[in-house]
Amino acid sequence: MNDAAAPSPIQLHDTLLGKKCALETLTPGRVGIYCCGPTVYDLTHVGNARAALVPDVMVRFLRHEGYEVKYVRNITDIDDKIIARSQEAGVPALELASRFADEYHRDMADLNLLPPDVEPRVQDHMAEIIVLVESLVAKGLAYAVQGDVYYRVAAFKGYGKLSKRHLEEMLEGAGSRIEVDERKESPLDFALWKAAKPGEPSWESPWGPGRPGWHIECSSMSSTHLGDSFDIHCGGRDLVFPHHENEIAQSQGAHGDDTFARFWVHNGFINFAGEKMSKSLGNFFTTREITTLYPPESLRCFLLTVHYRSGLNFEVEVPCPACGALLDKSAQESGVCPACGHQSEVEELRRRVRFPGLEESDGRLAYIYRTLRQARAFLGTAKQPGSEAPVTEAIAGMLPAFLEHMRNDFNTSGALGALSKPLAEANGLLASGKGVDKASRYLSLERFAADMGEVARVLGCFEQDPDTWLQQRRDMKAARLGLDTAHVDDLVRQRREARSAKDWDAADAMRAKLAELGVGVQDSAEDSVWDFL
RNA sequence: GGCGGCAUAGCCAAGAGGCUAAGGCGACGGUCUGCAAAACCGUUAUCCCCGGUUCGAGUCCGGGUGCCGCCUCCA
Repeated sequence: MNDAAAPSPIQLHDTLLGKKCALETLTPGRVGIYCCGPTVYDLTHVGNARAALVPDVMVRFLRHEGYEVKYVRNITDIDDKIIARSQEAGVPALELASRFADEYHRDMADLNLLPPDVEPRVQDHMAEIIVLVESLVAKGLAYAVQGDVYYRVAAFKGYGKLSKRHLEEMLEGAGSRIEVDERKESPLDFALWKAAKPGEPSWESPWGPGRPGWHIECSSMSSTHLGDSFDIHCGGRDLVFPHHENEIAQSQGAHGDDTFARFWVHNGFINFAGEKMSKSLGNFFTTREITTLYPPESLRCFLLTVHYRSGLNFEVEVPCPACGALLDKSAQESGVCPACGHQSEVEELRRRVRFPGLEESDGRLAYIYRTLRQARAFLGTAKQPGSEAPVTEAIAGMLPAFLEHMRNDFNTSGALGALSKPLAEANGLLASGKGVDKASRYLSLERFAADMGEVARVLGCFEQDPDTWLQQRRDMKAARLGLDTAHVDDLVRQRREARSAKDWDAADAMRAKLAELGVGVQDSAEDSVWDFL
């Protein structure tokens, strides 16, 4: 027994209680997680990616800790926006939804997200949804009006407990911003079932042809796949009200006050240039746009540099394609560079956007992959020691510190920070064996590589082959900057020759020339390799 | 107007009362190098303001100030 080393329990912040609590699951050793997935009417934006990444890391970590996890993430394939978009495009709604669900899967796979264990779609749960609505009607919690069914908010006493709102106050504000439907008993009542309008997809129901309201699907699908009660419910902060509040009203209304999600987990927003992401403001980026410019894993890492409950700001720099001057907001909109007068197309500007914060993560990731590559190369060639020897301090402490941060409400920011010292120590050991016992050096690097593997599985980062990833990174950057890599290779070769002839002046001139292209050369005894400065 | 959140170094960001306030980026100094780069080492903060609780507060309470989010589809 070693009490001092006993790990802390996993702490998880619950929105309902507004504080961190020890995670106690319904069934010991098992966890059921439901995540509100995307409404598939277009390519997903980075906010969607973050909302899916948060439970992904949770699932990975809980599995690492020995839990048997059942992870359910739905796809909303029936919705007003999908219908509107399908009518614009002249494509059947479900077909459009199916197409963007495929695109979503591609984005999530690019970001190394594990597929959920179950990915229910609304269209496959009509029977369950109708049964749920019927039971709410039977309990007096819902009423039908002309083919619609509404939830009777006033009849559910706990309404507002998740979002900390009071019925009276909400009633005062109601109607000022939303048009009130006169058929509803109260402006706060929300639709469980909507009667079909002409041209809309619809399903038969006891109230006539129609389709489910937005909130009922999650109540229905979560209980179908996880039971009336389950452990963790995730989603973006903005879903707290009304979506999750309504889910509680529906699920607890139907199944009892002591049912439904035991923990509510909500992730913070992503901002671009300090403003909430919004299409109308033009500071909106899809996941695809970013993963076309940068390695997807760099985006994944960047999203993990901040605690999931905090907001995350993407700094955005838009350089003028002609002179490189940074364009301010008005210049971005007009496309006219104030410095050189160059006129740019919006699309051209978007292809050249830079995200300094993301680039920092990208560079950090490159450092980690380089370290891993060297460590593996060393372990592949060095002789395995025959004797035991102590592992150096920082490396020995890495994994416990990492896991401790993860236990503390999935603090990926702190967890990432715990890797810094060990990384530096590993690089030190790789650079020189000076002052370190040979066996210690080998065993420390061996431990480092093994523990980084474990860290990688939990974070879903650093899992790729270092050479492949570094090559991909360099290629993407070259493409982004419009750099001719063949030309660079050529210059490097010429410089190599000058060096062999000890023509230092020529070599230095080459270095300067490469630097102008943004490229740096690294010389070693055997070779000269280049990378971006 | 109601509710909620946040305010830590030039920038980003951990830190749920108690050793010298993690870490990253940047900057500066150093080791290494033909010169560099990479890598490593070192330097770079008393935590928005005021008051309170406490032996002790960045961490708790009250009051200010400033940002932000939700209250309408939204991750």
